[in-house]
Amino acid sequence: MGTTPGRREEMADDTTRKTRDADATRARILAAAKKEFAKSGLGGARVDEIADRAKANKRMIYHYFGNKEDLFRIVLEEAYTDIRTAEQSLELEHLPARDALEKLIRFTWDYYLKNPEFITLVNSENLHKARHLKKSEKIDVLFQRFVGMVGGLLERGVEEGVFRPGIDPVQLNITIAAIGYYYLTNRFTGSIVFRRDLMSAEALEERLAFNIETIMRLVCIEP
Amino acid sequence: MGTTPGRREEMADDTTRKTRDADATRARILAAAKKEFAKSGLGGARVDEIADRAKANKRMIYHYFGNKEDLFRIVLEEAYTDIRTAEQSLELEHLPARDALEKLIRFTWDYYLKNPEFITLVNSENLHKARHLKKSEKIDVLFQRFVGMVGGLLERGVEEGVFRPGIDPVQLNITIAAIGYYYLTNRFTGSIVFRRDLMSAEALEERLAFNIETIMRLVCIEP
DNA sequence: CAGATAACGCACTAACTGGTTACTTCCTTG
DNA sequence: CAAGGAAGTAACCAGTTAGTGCGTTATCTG
Repeated sequence: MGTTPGRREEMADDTTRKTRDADATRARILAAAKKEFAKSGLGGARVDEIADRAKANKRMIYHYFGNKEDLFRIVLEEAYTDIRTAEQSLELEHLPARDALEKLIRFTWDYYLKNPEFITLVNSENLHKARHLKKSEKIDVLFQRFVGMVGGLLERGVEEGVFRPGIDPVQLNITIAAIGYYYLTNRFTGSIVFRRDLMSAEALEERLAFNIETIMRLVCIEP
Repeated sequence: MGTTPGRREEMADDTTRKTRDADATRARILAAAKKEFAKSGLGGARVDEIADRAKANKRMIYHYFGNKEDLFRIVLEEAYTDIRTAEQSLELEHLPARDALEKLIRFTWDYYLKNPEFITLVNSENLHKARHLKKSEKIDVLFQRFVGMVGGLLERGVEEGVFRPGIDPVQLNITIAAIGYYYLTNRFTGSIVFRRDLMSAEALEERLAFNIETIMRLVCIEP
């Protein structure tokens, strides 16, 4: 989107950023918005705060994105595109079904762990009954391909004789996401009510192992 | 909490509510706050809206609860107390371990389904890094008992020869909650990206069955 | 019935918030 | 190099928001 013809300096240091650069400003706003929305939700996020974080003038936000809600929608679309793109580069097709499934579980977990904003954005969108996602088109294709991939993986596993037949790929997808997502999104209340640090290195490792076991027992014939 | 001595009318119709009743007003505010916080989150919730919903003067909110954040904390404490209390009345001790486990899974699912505010409140609290729950004392006991219950159930199942040994009750708790909670909290975005109505009667039934299968395969020796 | 106490309501404010107006500065292109 | 358009800015606005000061009215107690 928006490729401004010429650009000159690439100072590697943004203290000396004085030249005008529409793309860069737009990108900084988007990154700042992602952080702010993730931190405070759509309702709690402040447009002024986004402008400050982005080191851009507030007017620029309205110039590039129209309004707060549209900005949120675009941030959300970007987040979904990111995770699905990363997923595609896993190339699970070239692995034995069991290994591919485990790789998918690990990937999902690692992605949530390294991109905590993703979870918060999705939560915020669901609080608003997905009214922004409804307006988005580009999402559809992304997910069709994803469900297809997991469906193919399941079929392949059945052919290989290692997976149980008849498992719904959508239910499996949801479950793989759920056991990681829930643990991480509720890590704050969880750490209090269960009286243990859910985010220590050991705890995280333990949880990932538990998740793999959960899914393997669900899907495989011989766990 | 504040038992006002005498009360007179119990008109069953609140159009003619003119008499003063501190407890009733307090309760109405609390109920209204629960709805509003659940609907819009802590940041998005409006104190004026809560007052309107409760048919109480805004001044009363500050009189009884101090400020918005404290009100939120009390709403949250109430929500946690509710679910854990309901859980205790399940009396799982009197059932064979397998049946007890299935009953717990069903209960968790049904509770989330019938009390969607619970999920939204917990999400909101986690967005704020559980800073309200940290201030709360009464929560601790509640959960200790709960984890103990599931731990006991697991031990019993091992003795009965139906459960695998060595399962961490906390991980199991989290997993049982996760597979229901995630599905329901993300039902809006989920219905879009998976192109199916996740909330239809059949879909809900199917999901519950899938969840039971998931946990049984995880815990039982012979699924 | 008198006086105290607590419930309740109105009207206000200081700070904030999303969004805009009107303007300046820079860069590209004919 | 002139000029037009795009990038960028500061000050501002109208509506909103959490929180209060203070007066009124009902209810309980002695």
